[in-house]
Amino acid sequence: MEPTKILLAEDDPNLGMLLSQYIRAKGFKCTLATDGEEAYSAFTAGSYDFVILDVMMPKKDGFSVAKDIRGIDRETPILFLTAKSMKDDKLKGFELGADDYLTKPFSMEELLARVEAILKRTNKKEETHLYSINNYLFDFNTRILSFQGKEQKLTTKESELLKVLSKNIGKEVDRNDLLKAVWGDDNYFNGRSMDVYITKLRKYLSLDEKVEIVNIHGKGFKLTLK
Amino acid sequence: MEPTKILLAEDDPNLGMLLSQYIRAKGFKCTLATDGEEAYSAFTAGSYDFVILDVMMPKKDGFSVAKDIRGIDRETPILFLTAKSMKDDKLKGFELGADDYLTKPFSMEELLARVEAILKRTNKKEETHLYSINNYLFDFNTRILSFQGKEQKLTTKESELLKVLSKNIGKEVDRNDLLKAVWGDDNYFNGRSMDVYITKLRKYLSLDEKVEIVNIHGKGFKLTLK
DNA sequence: AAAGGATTTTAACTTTCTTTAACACGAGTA
DNA sequence: TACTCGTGTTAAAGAAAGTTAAAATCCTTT
Repeated sequence: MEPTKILLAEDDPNLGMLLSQYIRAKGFKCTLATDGEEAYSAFTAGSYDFVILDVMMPKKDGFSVAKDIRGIDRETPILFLTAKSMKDDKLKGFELGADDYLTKPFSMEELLARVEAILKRTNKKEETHLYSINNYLFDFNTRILSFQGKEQKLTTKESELLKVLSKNIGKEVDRNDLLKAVWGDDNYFNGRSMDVYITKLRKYLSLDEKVEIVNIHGKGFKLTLK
Repeated sequence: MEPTKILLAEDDPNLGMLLSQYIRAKGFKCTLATDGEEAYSAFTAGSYDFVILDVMMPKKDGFSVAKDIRGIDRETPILFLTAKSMKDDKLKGFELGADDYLTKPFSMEELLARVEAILKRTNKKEETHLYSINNYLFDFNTRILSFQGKEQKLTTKESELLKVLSKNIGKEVDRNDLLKAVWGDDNYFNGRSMDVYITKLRKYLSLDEKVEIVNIHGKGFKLTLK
């Protein structure tokens, strides 16, 4: 996969160089524009995956650059760099489709964290990761399944399987769909492996009488509440 | 439909204003509270569809606000905003009925995506598949047929067949329709298989004198109450 | 690179569910 | 009446899923 291309518009030459080099050091391609007009023409000329705009820039401020970019592109994520002094009324500018903002001063790691968070989210939409299964609570992030204070740490496969089932409480999940979602392949042997995991999940979920994984013979499984 | 009302509690004025305006820009109504006490009184005063709580707030932290809210309302979704430094053990606080949490820093888009995912998930409640057949009660979800406390667990085919018949109590169900509904195909062999299941269902339903599956020769079956 | 532990897969055996087969019977029809 | 067809019933065969333990793989640490 080719590297993500980032367009950075920042008029302060010191900060601009510093940030662009840092971004490059982290494995992205980065183009630096030093004013708003330059930023917009760079955007139209090349194809970028991400845009970082300083709000206050000569010739064309960050908001109007964003507005123009949104005129031709509704997708590419835009992140604003704002001064702390910014007034509320200016914040309304975000309504034109910004994805995030960062208040100066900020650390470079912080900037990168935001960029990566947004990229991650826009590439594949992030899902909620907390599932309530009657009296159980399942946190997909920490992979902890808890019931009245008792915690059970799940393995990767266990939690991926439980996630898909939890998303479909009361609804049948096709056996092959389940296999493709968790194993990526619905062959016979993965199926047997899944059956082993179903047994394990049932054991974990046995503390709550009302929670049950039922099998639909020849079809799939269903997580259901009495 | 009127817009979803969101209560946002965030003590950082910059972030608070920004988020609330972003939320409004996305078509929600949003009230901003700047500390925990204000958040709780706002919640009791108005009727909100969603609550977003910063965990660390002056006067009353997010957890205790959530606890108090849950004291009077078990339904309304709650989402926590947590600091990155927060340890897993602190996450235990979530068992008091949070629907999700988001770790700072996050993008605004991410916040919105979570809110929408939770709303989608909580709005559709599991439909009950409960059928009453005179003194029998049949739960299609759990596949349990009960009669005066006695429970009989049904198999997939048994329960699918009984479901169709239960939906049509007193009405004749055409043999071929029944086959297509349960087996997907009304060939001769499936028909014989169905006859075997009819026998089984009759056995299960024999505890109640008034319940009967009658055959209409050459046509189909009918579940009737005497 | 090897050890040790955790995780996942494979394997073997068991149980449950579904279909098939065989035979019985009674309703509708020639 | 007798004959056929549709259904009733039971048992056995076959297929899917449940369970447990061992083997293989993957990860982390040294």
